[in-house]
Amino acid sequence: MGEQDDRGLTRIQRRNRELILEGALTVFSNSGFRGATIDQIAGEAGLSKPNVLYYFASKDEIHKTLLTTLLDMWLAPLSNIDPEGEPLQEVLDYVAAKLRMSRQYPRESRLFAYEILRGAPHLTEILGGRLRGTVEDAVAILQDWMQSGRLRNVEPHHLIFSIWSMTQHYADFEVQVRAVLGKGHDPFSEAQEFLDDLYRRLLSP
Amino acid sequence: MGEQDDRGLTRIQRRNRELILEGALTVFSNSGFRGATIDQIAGEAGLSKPNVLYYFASKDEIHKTLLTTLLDMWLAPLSNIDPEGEPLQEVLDYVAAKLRMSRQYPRESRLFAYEILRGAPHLTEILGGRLRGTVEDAVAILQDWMQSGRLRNVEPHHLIFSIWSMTQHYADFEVQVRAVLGKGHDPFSEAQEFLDDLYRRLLSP
DNA sequence: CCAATTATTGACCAAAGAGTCAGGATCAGG
DNA sequence: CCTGATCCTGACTCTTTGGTCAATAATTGG
Repeated sequence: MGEQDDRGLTRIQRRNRELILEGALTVFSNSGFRGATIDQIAGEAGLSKPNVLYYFASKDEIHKTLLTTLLDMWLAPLSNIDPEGEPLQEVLDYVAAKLRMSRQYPRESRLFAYEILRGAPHLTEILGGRLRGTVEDAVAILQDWMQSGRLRNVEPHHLIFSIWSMTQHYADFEVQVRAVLGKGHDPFSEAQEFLDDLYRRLLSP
Repeated sequence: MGEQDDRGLTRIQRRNRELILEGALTVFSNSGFRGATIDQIAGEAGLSKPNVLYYFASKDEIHKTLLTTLLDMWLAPLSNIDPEGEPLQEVLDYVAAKLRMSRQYPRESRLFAYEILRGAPHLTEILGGRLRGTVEDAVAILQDWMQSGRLRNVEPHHLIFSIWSMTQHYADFEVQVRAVLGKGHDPFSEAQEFLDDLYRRLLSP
């Protein structure tokens, strides 16, 4: 996980804050904010409850720290779309990157899913601010590609929503996906194939 | 909402159970199971907490009743796919129906989203049972259409997942969608257009 | 090796929240 | 208008849980 403002933190502080955030990610992503208890987080981190509260003032602060710390990493792929790249391939790469993240970081996906479901009390400024900005940048690139006829014309915001929803679906609703598919399936690699085909069809000019 | 086993219930019982379930739907869909309190539900229903517990033995029972009561309604559109219909149109109708439900019943959508995120403790049997069965029926129809060349060949399970995820996204993550789009948008009608185009492209033989 | 700082914890506290219950209010049928 | 059944609630209990704190243990730098 990506803490880097180690300014003035002791070795122990760095290690324990990391342990706590790591444990909290597991607990919050399983139970949501209200469902999680500091005791569970402490247990997951291998620390005592008062010790957890020695490093973070409150449950809320742990949660907020997690969200803001992870948001950059979560949004990174969207900023990686290269305006100079081959349009279709850039989009397909983005889709693949998002799907890989759902497979590799399902806890992060669920953490954000819970938060947004709740109405995103800890993210409201960010949603209308940084997130929106990042999306607009990507939208501008997409629009440019579409206007120059190198990508088929579709509404770019909803294109992005579709990518988010379909890729994250495999992390957030994994229980359902697996239950419906039954055994002997690899949801993620099947999804990769499906999505590649889908966006190729949708976006080929 | 759809309670129908009114057998032997007095008028008052019917009315109050309905009030409670209605209030509980609002509260659970906003806060999730753990975040919801019986007091909030009582408040929403205009009843006292003990009175709520006079009609339902526990918070858990309210929740379980809600889920099982609403599941049928939620799944209905999938069973409405007509094997005799025009394949592409049938799928497009299903997509439209699901999107309409997201717009009209966002609370239901979020209720299920929360439950599945949690790992679906109240739905496990159903997921692998009734839901899976319903999906398999639809899959069979789709496969038939695809084999006879009336619909383009894609993996039908993932086709269904894609419909679920994209349509429910607009209900479950509405905060995010609105924040990203900004004012002056009608997410749902834009989505309708986008999805119609998408599935037409994907599935036209 | 010795302070001073940092880290840790057992034992608390207070609030919230699920669920109970005895008794009072209301209502429906006669 | 009476009575038994249904309905409702104030006041309660018990558990969980977020958070505090004083005392103890480790660590670190001089």
